[in-house]
Amino acid sequence: MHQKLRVHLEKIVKLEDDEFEFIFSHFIEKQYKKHQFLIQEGDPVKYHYFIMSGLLKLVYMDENAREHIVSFAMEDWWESDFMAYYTQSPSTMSLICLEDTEVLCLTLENYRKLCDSSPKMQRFFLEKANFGFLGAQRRIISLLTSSAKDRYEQLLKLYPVLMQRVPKSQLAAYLGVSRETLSRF
Amino acid sequence: MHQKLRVHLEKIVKLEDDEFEFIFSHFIEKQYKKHQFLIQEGDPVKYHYFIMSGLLKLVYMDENAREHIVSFAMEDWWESDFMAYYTQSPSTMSLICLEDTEVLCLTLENYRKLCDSSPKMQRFFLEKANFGFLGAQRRIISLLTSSAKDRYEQLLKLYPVLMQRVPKSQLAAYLGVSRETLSRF
DNA sequence: GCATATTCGTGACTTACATCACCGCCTGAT
DNA sequence: ATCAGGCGGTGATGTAAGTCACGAATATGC
Repeated sequence: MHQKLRVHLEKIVKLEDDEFEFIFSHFIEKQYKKHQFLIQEGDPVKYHYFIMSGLLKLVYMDENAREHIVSFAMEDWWESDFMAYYTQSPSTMSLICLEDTEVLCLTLENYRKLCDSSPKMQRFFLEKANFGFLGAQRRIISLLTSSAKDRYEQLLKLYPVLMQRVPKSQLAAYLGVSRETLSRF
Repeated sequence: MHQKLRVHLEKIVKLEDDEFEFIFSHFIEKQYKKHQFLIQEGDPVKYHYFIMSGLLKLVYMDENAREHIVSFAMEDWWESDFMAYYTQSPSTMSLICLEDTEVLCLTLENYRKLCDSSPKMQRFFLEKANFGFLGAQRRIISLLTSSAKDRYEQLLKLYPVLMQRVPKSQLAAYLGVSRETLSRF
């Protein structure tokens, strides 16, 4: 079961058995059922999550109680309300299960400990942060340059698997169009 | 002159004189005039830039030759086509002066050297990457939830100074609306 | 196995924004 | 002093997408 995390880390940094055991000891394991909340808007955010199995959505509610999906997260992804986590402020988003999900949880304290005690992990998190930024920038460009229909088609090409696991109403909330418009594409 | 970078770094990590001299030796200094290109779309990207003075725009051109502004960058900011820089692939964006600009340039090789030889710098870059990601995520939420008018008003509140230095046509290209619509707000 | 959500599609109407065309006002180069 | 180019405003019109309303098909809990 540990293997998932190890394989994931080793895509970026090679580890000895004892190094990995040390790293792994900083995480705790949790399970959630579909519809459960890992993060509830307004509450403090205890953990950064590594997802071993399942599927989550990170959701932002606007003043009109309309739900916007900031990102989906599935196996092998990291997810949290990172702003709230990193600055230890109340969350502005919710993290919700779309399927039953197993995660490894990392407190900010342990995140810091890992960075300080393991250059490899700091390196790993730097790499992750950089690619996270690049992904977000790609999405901004997509939102600026493409019509809703084009964005939908880009998404289908980029994550065909995901599209089959997620109801279209949820895709619409991710793309920033209404459910009705999406169903007319 | 070096002081700008030092003050900037010390907001996150404290440095001794000799540490800073070592770090500073990895940069080279350049000056550009208004309208000049620091990065030309399609070319390789040599540097990550720390901006000491002036103002830049990072621009993406779509298939219809319409210009979209991915970000503005002014004093004390870092900017580049980070994707192209980090993966050493041809740039998909251009970086262009809106004002005369002085920068410090960091090659990827020196970026890696700094990360490897100075835990403080790796720490600094991790912090920067995290906050860069958060900023991008905020912008995605803004694009998903707000009308063009609201986004314009958010922008005025968030960067009032910047708004006075940038022509409205450029603001429109940043917000993702037409120049005409913006002028009707 | 039935009742109740959830999901998806579609028609009719409204609205925000794009587009095109044209205007006057600066500013800076010659 | 003049003239070109950048900048910003505005009217008329087109269009993509939102909104509201309804119905059918599928999934889910008791």
